[in-house]
Amino acid sequence: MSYPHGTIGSVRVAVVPGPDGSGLLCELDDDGSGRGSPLRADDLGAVLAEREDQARSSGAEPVRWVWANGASVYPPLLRAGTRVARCHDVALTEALLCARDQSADDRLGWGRPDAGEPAPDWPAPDRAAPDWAAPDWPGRGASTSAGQPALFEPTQAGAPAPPDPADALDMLIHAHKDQLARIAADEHPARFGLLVAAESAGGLAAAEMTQAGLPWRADVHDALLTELLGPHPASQRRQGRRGASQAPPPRPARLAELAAQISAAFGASEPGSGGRDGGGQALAGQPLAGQPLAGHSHGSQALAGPGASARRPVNPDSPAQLLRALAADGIRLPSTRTAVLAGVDHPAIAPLLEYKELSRLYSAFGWTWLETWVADGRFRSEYIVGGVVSGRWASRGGGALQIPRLLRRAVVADPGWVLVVADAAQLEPRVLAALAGDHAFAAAAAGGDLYAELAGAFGGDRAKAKLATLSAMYGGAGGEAGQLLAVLRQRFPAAAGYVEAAARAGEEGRVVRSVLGRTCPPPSASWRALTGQAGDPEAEPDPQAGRASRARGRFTRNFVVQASAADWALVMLVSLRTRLSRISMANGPSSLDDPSGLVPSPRAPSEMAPRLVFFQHDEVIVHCRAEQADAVAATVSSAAADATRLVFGPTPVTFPLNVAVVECYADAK
DNA sequence: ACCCCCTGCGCG
DNA sequence: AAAGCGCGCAGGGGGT
Repeated sequence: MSYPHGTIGSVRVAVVPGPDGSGLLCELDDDGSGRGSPLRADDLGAVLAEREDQARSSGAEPVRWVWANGASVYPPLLRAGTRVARCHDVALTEALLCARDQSADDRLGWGRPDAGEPAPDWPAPDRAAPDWAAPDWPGRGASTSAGQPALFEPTQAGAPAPPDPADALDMLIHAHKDQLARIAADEHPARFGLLVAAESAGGLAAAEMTQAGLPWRADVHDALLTELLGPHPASQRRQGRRGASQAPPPRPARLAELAAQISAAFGASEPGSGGRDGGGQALAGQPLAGQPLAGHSHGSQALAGPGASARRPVNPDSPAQLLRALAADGIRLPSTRTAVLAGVDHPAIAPLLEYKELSRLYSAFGWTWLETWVADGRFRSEYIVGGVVSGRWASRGGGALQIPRLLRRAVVADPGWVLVVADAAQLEPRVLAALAGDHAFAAAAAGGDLYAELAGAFGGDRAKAKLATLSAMYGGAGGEAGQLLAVLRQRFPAAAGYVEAAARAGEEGRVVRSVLGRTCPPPSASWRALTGQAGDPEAEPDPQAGRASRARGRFTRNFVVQASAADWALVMLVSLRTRLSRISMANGPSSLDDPSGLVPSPRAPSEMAPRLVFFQHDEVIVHCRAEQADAVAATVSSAAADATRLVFGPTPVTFPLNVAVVECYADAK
């Protein structure tokens, strides 16, 4: 397997997969042009692995593989045992560039120092880049051609490939070359280049995390469900019902019990199968009698026996039915949200609140979820890099980023392994402090508890300091928040000014960018029409317009903070990924992985290496051998320091991590 | 039978 | 004066 060797150092090689594990490769010149003629590889994974291995053993910089869409290219390589250190993901990059370029005319100065943007007055960042982020962009002129082939659209993962891989390679090389120029033409090419590199590396991390899976103990999960809900309904019945798949499975025992109590509290009979009167009455009446009704004085008509005025049973899963039933008892509510129900005095409320909590667990993370998403002791979901406009990741399948805290009990390390759980403490307010260059605010963010440090400005009340800060970042001003916000504005004018400038930009229809240059979406056509920004001068004083305008202001206000926090977290994640791969190489394949003493081929990657297994906005989990826990914990902290330096440069603001080494996720924190 | 929107709630 | 931000997923309910 020979491959033409170019310069040692930062080399870009375009890659297009072909049929049956084959592929086409072409080394690229510094300006992105193809160098020489393409090489066809029968076993693409082997060629990539060989080249990765070469770089590792020689200490040279690894190749940056340029491919159209890592989400489709990389998983097959992973399955074949090939991991790569770095890449340029044309699809992810195109999404970043499109967001920037389609809004270029609307930006109107946000991000330029002369436009009133608060700017940090500490020294300019020193952004010595690590190897995955080497700013090897050519300093070429700008060509801002938009409109790439659909092949590279991030949403087109399954798009039909061009018939000829050679054509695909040409398109790839052209698109990449164009992207290099557009990146170089950014207002802040180094920062934007860092974002591109980090986003691309995030694509690698995402695919690797899907492959690894989150350790998940189905038996622990099942026991928890059984304890709270009763036995698994499907395993109860199962006796001969023809067409058994037709009927929905019966509610678990505890949910059925609560549903009966709720219906009974509304004076309805039980819908149960055993006949409307007999069994239903007994079932409905009995638990209610035993239910402590302390504090409920409303019960007179609600307690009317089921036989008396046989109301229809109320389905607690139906907000509409609940509202009707409550109205029939003289209680009119705007919604059936838990917060609304909590203040209501009615005998159905207590069982209803319990029902809602358990029913959510059952429907979202019950036995069906377990059977669907957990296999071989792993929960595997797909991560969507940049799936949120702010740059946060989204997930597809299993609600991976919404796992109830309760179920963290089921996330347990393998025997001999541990979970290193690390989350960034108070990330968003610290990001605001670093962004805004507010000396007083940044001084507070230099300590371990930002809100406690701010409390002095709020009469020593930490809770008030927290509420004020959150209101500034989210745009809330209800209740007490308005006053607290005024205090914050007075004591920390630059911090408040930063988010308020972002809010103003949004209200006026402009776009804003994160610290690394991720751009928020422009307003929709309907928004512009509504707010009179569409060129219609006689702006009608539509109250809708004001609301829409302020809603967008809250969005952009939050975007600058949330997206910059996502920048930091993403850089932290990919730095951690790189550092972990070094640990696994240093510590030893020979000592840990390979009792035979043979150097393992990159195609048979270490089973013992630390693995990133979870990433949730500001939190990561690494699954590693117990004896590596200390090294991994230190590595996470180093990665956080990398992120702070690369994203914000020198800053007094600290970004502390809570790091826990545990066997069970629930024991972290 | 299928699709779409709404409500509600889990996470950050 | 009033308004907090971003997602994914399940179930209900109406429409086709």
